[in-house]
Amino acid sequence: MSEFLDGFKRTHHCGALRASDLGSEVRLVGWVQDYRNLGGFMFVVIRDRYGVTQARFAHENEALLEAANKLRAEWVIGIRGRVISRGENINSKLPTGEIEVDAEELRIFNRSAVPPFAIHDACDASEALRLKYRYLDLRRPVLNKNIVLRSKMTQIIRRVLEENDFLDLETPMLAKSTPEGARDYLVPSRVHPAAFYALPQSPQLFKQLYMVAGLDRYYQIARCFRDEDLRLDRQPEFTQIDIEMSFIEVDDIQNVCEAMIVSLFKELLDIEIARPFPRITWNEAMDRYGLDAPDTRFGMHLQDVSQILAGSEFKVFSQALANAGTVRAIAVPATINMSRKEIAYYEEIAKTYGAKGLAWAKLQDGALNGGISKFLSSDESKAIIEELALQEGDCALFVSDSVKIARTALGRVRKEIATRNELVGRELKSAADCGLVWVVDFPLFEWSDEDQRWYATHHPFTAPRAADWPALERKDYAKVYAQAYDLVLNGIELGGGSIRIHNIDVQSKVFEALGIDEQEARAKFSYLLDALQFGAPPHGGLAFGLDRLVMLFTGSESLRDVIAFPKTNKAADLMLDAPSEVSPEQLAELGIEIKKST
RNA sequence: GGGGUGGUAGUUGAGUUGGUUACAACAACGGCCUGUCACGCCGUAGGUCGCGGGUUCGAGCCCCGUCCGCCCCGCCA
Repeated sequence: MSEFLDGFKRTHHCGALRASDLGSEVRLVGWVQDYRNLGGFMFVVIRDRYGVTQARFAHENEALLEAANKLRAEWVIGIRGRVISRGENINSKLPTGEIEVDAEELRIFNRSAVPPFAIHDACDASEALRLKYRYLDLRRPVLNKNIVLRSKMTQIIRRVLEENDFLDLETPMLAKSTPEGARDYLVPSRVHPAAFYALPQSPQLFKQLYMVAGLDRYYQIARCFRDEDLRLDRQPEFTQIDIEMSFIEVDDIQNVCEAMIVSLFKELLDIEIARPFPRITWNEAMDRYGLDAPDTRFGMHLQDVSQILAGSEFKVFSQALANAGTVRAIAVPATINMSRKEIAYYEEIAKTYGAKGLAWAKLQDGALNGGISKFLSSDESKAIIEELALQEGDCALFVSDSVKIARTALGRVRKEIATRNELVGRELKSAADCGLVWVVDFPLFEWSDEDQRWYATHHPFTAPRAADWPALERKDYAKVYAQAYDLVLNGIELGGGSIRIHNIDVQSKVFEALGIDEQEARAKFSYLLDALQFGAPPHGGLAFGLDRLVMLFTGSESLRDVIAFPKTNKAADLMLDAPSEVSPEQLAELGIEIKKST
């Protein structure tokens, strides 16, 4: 029996057979998913990426039956046979459902060692083991489908962008380390013993240079690298859908992106999304949701009750207010379980994000009861009931702290209440499940107490709003807002972008705000500063996280489920055993010596 | 950098107060079974309890160190 294809070409995909194929002769190739000898018959389920089909080996052909008896999981086989229907006997959960092939010929293309774990969607093997044998894990239908959807997604993105005259342009992977932002992955080179390339954190500056080069309307599905700690939704190596356009304003970029996103929803999920997407300012998002990536699918908005509690005798409140802090509150409907145990759970969430506690009170028999109610005057209670529009049984939650902490902590609690009580889910089944919103008008700068300096909220090349130029001139940095925008889906940032600075004077002022002096600016960004002097057009763009988009579209819990070969928490590849040590010769060539750590 | 949690057969887990030969299910291997799809029945084989050290007459269990997986905070312009 040949182990090579030897003329045995498949005529059909597994799982693609239909009732209309009944009686016809077919050839299928695939992996043995399951096999069973029963009553003298051999039943073998064959799997490929389209689904599964069951092959039956009848006892009339003894040699064939004997060969089929020896088949084991994950062997690569081919079947020639006739399509018969035994629908009543085949598990309807399988995609192919009702079709069975009566085998007349069996080809074994390759045998398989006993797999280290059973390859099916209910597989309970540890992720570490599955990562080591990633190519087997990827055979599981669920992961296989994620990767297929990823491919379909990039196809649609390319099509929509090319229809809109965008050019697919590449940018270097061996680039230059940048001072701001994430830690860089550095790359040494034999030719430059004391110098390093950096892998790009994003193609940001290159795409701007394409604009200066007159190649307006750029896109790239670009790999990016950041040497920071990982999360469930963060990998050190990830993919951006990177877009840049010239002679446009914020609306133009949003329009293109909306068209792209609408196509993705329509073609991949059959969901009609209305345009334009809602807009919310950053200030409004922070005030109502506490987060710059708001989940707009449900209410429970944050409210500022500082005014009401300005004279409060409750020390926690009065102290926070005395220190330029605030008291923020949300009203949790009575339908949600807010037992003391539950409140304690949410308090832990609040504490995680820096709050000292989570105060509460419930409306019972028309008055605030329990929790901190005894510290409130009757006027204060009344005003809070009114302000939060509390209904009987509702629970008010309060965080008092600095504005930053109060908003974040309560915003996270709000989100957790919704998740925990299944007010919202992860699956995107209809337009109502898709809380899309543009967050606009970000502050251009953020003050860092720790470093006692301003940082760029997005990046140092983001343009301020024209109206805020005077504030930038007079160095009133807190008042400068950016022409920047993020697209958020269900509380997850899909991507963000901005109009860039195309004027060298504005760029200098921004560098000045960031404490980057002219010498440093020249050392780090001379090419950009040069380019800005040679007729840079007004331009701007945006970048989406492709991995996160696939994660949301497939309802995956982890970014690792939508990246074919992902890294672990420590940024290791368990399959490659990377990173790994290199030979002394390699190091010597690079002029690198490894310090033995103590 | 910090907090939490886990590592026992190929896999997933149990393992009491530190005490005889470390247990179960699934998988594997052999046999039986004429329609199964979580098939069923009988049998066989399978272990450096992550690694190193310590305490003890005796350690999977207690102590110290270390490596690795997972979740989170910081970090991620």
